[in-house]
Amino acid sequence: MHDLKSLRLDAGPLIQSQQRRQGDPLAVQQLLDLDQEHREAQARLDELRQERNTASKAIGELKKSGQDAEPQMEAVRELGQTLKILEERMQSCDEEREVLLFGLPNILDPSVPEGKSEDDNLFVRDSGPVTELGFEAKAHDEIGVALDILDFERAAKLAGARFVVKKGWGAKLERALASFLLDQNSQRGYTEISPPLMVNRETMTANGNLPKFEDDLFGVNFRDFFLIPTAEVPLTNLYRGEILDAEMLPQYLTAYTPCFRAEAGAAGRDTRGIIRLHQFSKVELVKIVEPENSFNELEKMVADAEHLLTLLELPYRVMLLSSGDTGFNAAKTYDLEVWFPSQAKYREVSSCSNCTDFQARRGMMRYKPEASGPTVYPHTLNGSGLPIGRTLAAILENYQQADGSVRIPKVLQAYLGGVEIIS
RNA sequence: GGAGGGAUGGCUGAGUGGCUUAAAGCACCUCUUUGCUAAAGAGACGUACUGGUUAUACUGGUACCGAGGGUUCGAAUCCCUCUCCCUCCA
Repeated sequence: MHDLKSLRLDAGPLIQSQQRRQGDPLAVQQLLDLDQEHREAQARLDELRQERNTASKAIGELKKSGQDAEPQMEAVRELGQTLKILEERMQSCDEEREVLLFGLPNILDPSVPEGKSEDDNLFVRDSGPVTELGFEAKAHDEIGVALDILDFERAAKLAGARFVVKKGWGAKLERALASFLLDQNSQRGYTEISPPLMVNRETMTANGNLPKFEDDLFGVNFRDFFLIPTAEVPLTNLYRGEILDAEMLPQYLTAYTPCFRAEAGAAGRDTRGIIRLHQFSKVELVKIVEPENSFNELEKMVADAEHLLTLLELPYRVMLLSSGDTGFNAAKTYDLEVWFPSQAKYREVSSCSNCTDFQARRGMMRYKPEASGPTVYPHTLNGSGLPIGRTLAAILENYQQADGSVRIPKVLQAYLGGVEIIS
């Protein structure tokens, strides 16, 4: 969310950012117009309320001295009617403004490269040469089915398309990966959190998923709950509505959770395998930091995620997302992409984003840099560290052998009772 | 499943229709005084929006006492619905 006060003063940065994102540049002007209207209505409303308050006080005085106040009361009664109408109009104006305001994406950082899509993302660095198998690479789902560790047909029976059953070593690998990733993240200073997997509307709104992206979420009929699409949601909301002491920053948080995504706009994409499912597990990284450190913290978060891929010995590259490909909440995003031999391409495994004060403002999360000073919005960052499903797929593909068996990355062997190969 | 109690500022907690943005205490901040790991005294001290001025300071106004509605000239206070917490019973 944006600060309306500074927007009024200078909407330039947001308008430019909107253009760079290929977004609707008119929305900003619409918002400003509506805000103007809103403020004028608010001023009128405040005036009338003041009138009512003073009149009511006077009535109280009259009554205390035992005088008749009926004429005055009648007048205020009428005022009340006018107020009611005005209040209703205010409310709809308010709602309209909120929808616009909450629907505008974050302002891009100047360092974000110009571009329309992912094709314009900027190469930053890679881990070196990609895997040379020496035989024709099989796709991860083919390997998984052959080893009887992935079962798509029975998953379809249980739930439908875009689900998977993991079995035997497949299930164990998932558990091993989760433990490994959490242990590593803990060592690098992140506090492990096990949050609710369902959250309410306020939480989803503060995070940025609502009101704009409701179609991407799974709702829960029982109440106005939503299944989390990522642990980023509960983690960035942990301190929502609070004013934190400066000593509480920075917060480094990590959580292992299932994630649920409707994938509404992804029809036909990645229909095979476990790259894009309605349900997948992920270990997430979230940071809540002081504003002046946030871009430096982003670089450190990328390094934390890279460290995991390095330990797993998976070839990867780091890309800086272009303006057109940077997500709604983010001011700047790095993608980590892992090599998939069967596709002969790098595929995204981790998006590390600096969301600046965008989410903190939506959730009214603040802190006091100095005990007697003003309150300030901290910056939030998030990144995967790492997604279990895609990492598992990458392991199957990069560690596959000609005979169909799959070697286990060294760092995971201890988590799997010392097993080195599954066949 | 049944019965009851509760939700107030950073924290504890008073407040059943106007004198309440809200007592008191603690914490934090400033100042004063004495000074050995600190004590005493004084003062200031909520958030958001908005006007006086572009910003800070100051100051006017409005809203906010779990959330949303209602009653009333006037609501933290009365009524209704919901959420959450606690106690007891099953």
